[in-house]
Amino acid sequence: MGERARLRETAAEVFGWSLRDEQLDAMTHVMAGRDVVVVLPTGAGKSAVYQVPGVLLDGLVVVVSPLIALQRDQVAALRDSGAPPAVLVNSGQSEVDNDAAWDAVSSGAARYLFVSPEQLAKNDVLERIGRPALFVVDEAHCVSAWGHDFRPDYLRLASAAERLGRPPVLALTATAGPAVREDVVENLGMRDPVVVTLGFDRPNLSLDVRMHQGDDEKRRAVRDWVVRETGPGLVYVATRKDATRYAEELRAKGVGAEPFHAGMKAADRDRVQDAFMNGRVDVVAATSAFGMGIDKPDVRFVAHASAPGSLDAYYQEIGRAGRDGDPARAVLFYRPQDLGLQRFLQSRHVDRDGVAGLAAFIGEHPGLRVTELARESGTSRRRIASWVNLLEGTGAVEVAKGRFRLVEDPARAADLAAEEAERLQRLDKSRIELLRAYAETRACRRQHLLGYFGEVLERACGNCDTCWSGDAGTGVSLNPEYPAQSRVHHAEWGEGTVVHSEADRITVLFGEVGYKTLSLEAVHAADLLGRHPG
DNA sequence: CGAGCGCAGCCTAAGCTGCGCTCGGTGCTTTAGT
Repeated sequence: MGERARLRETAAEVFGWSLRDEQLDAMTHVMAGRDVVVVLPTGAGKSAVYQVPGVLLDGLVVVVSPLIALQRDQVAALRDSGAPPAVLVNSGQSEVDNDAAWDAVSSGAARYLFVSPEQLAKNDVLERIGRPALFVVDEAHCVSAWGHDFRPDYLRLASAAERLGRPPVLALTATAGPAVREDVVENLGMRDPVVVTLGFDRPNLSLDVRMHQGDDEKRRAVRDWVVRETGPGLVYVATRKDATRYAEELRAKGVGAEPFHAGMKAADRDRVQDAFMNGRVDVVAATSAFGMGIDKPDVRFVAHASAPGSLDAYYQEIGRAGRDGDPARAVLFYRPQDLGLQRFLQSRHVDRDGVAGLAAFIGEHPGLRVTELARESGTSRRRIASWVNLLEGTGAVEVAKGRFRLVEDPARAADLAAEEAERLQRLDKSRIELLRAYAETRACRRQHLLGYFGEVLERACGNCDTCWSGDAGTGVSLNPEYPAQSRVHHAEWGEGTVVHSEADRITVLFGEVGYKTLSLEAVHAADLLGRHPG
């Protein structure tokens, strides 16, 4: 029996599924031992890509997942199917349960193990896992979104996979434009990965941006709009305080609204989420804490009362509307001043002395691991992990089997790390500018958004505000001279990839300086850009 | 970076303006103290 037929039969017999071509393609590559990146929308069956091979592979499937709640959902789903046993190990579980899970792993009874990236930072965890058959990173955009600061252990996963005998790596996500995808591939140390993806376009989702000047005026507009809209819907806000405030104000106007943010008690969060899922709450006013793992088909609108920090985040959040394919609305209530908060939230405060001290310490004590470095230097593990990530990213520090070695002069290493931090900061800033470009463009919003994700929409979409108003015209965002995804060279900024092109301007992602928008007039006048073949 | 708050200053009294200060998002893990 061929591999495809075997996978198809297993999917049908064990899970009762009939697979779509993309799933089958990805699984075939997984079975052949290739590294694979899968970008499929929520609900398209991403999890199947490891679940089905897990039945057939000879060995454990390790699944790295960012939230314990998601891990529990996955384990429950596997237990409900005819799949072999799945277990999870984490700090929220009793010692007895963790021990039982490890017993199941070592006896070979468990075939799927779910863990957070933080678990894989621990020596004994890696030793107990041994030599798995497959290493899966679910919600892999977290590597790029969180690894650089918030959860530095995401950037240590490549090292963890090495220590597990470097099994094939499978990265799964719903949203990843070319830039995020490259970041994920590089930081997971993926080797010549196969990329399996479906188109990003969601034609049933209308796109709309409302420009506002004053804060009060914008708040009023958001409230009035939500009150008239039919739910279920989400209102994304930038602060916890606003989540509470909007929920209260909407309730005062008769909308069944509840807040959701990470500062709430776990029980309250669960209650709000369940109520929204079951239709007892119509609108949730939430920070970015709400959404991962939410798969509610009939969400009719996603309103942004404040701008998010990137187009990736924006697309992820509006992608929670209209999954049933019926018309749904995404509206961004935009004030340029709101970007200030995002600028603050994304600012990287690198402790230069701290990094220099760590570099010197690694120089004097080669061969230590992250946990040991943290203990010996008396600095928090998270800090050490993020500093080590910076140093490793510059090549000033090398890692083998989780042990670090300095290959530069300590002072030079600190300089390199500071430069790297500045480079990352420029990238963050430019991401915010790209969100501004989306909000302020007069061209078709969908062409703009899809262009950012590396897709070319031939004609203006007809389902966004610029199309409705007639500003978009037709075909304005196609520029034959510099099509999206073409490689260019700039004398000052180096190599770049065109992410978006309009009639009179193009936006380019440069590795060193981030996103830049250039007017074609200036490009031509000063002969700024050289094009690259291929 | 910008919003919101408290407070001083105004200059003849009740409320406005301007200054300086603080705060702002995502989760896992582990540990000290009930």
